[in-house]
Amino acid sequence: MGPPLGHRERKKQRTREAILAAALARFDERGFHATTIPEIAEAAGVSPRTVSSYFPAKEDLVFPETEETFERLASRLADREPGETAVDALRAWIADEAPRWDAADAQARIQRRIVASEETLQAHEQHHKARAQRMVAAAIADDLGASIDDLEPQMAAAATFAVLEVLGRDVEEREARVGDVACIAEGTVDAVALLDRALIFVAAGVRALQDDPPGMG
Amino acid sequence: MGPPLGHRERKKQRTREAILAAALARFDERGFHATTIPEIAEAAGVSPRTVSSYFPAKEDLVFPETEETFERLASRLADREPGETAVDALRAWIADEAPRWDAADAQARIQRRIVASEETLQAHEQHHKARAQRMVAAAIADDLGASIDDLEPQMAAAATFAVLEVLGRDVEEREARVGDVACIAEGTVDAVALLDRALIFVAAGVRALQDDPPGMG
DNA sequence: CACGATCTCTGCAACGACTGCAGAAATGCG
DNA sequence: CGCATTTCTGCAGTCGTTGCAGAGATCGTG
Repeated sequence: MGPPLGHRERKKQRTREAILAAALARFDERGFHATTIPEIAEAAGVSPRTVSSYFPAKEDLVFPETEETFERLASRLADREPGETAVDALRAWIADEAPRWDAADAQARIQRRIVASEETLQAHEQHHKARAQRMVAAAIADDLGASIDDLEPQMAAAATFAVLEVLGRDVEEREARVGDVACIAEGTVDAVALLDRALIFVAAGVRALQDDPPGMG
Repeated sequence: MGPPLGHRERKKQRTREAILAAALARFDERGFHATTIPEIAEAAGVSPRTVSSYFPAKEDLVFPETEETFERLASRLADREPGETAVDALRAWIADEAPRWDAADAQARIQRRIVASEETLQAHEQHHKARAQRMVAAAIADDLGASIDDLEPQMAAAATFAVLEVLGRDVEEREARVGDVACIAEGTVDAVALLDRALIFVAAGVRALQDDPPGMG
């Protein structure tokens, strides 16, 4: 399936992960801002220039696979069959991605902690979320036969993403509260169930708006 | 009402506005990233060090009164009387702020154009919006007697803010489409009316969620 | 294995944003 | 006018980021 992994590709992957591991460790220990690129480079055994080459921006070290994640969402939305709604695609995507957000994943836990500690990173994350939200809004607009600029798809997408916000915070809190990994895994919320609950909200809202068209004046 | 404006304060205000005007002009002409602090300083007739002193971060030149705007929202939410809901306070705030967002304001138009042209600035704006949204969610949670971590206030706030998104885009589009200021002013959407429409969505959604409590398992 | 072709890593130099500091300049007050 | 306070400025330094060119590693091939 995958491309033939030569010695070269393998080494690149190892280097990338070494840089990432070194960066996350320092970020978690000393903070994002207080950690310098040369520090990370030394810890990873490469030159500073190489770090900047692998990760064009320092923030990319905190969101290493955001791009791929959103590309998966875009694919799901684009490749859905005629009968499949945008929400179906979103549900499938969430079901696929949920394991990655699991609090039991140490990497993910550290990342959430780092993001929570720096305004810059929160801004970055908000931007990523907004991008995904726009994609979903466009797909919902398509389902509804509406324009992307209409109120319904915008609010539906916004409300839907609010649930992901809650989901993320939930994971964070549970992580902060307990240290026992087993306990964490046991209490993990069902992301899809939460999404379905969000959709009750969205469906009712959209229906109400459609039953009560805007007054003319 | 205000503090006694001496010669000193007055001059500071003038300097601040000179820097801001110079910055906005260059940003609009050459782009945010391509414009350097020294350029702005020279155009404003001050030293680069002074620019950094007035505006600690370059982005602050694009969002000069965001802080005050959100403080006004926070005040409205905090100071509401027992009978006044969070939504009432939000409506009052929007009614107050709407003139500032009017497309007829050249300053606001330029700002929106600049923000639209740079990812960094969009990220910043998203972060600001997210902060405001959290404030509103907390106030709505208070109204509902719910926790800030519950689903309902989160989604209500998210859906409510989606309408502001639409509002902003609407202003942007109208600005792009026509150049005639009179035409713009005439077509300005009624922000409060749009908010009330959003609240139809939110109210129906919240009601649906309350009528259909989460299943236990 | 050897060898050229290709790709990667590295050091260098430069630019721009940002900051702390100390002296110069301006302002307010008696 | 003379003094205290505030503001502005230039300087030096750190850090992130980028372009470039040469050193080094890897690859495919003979």
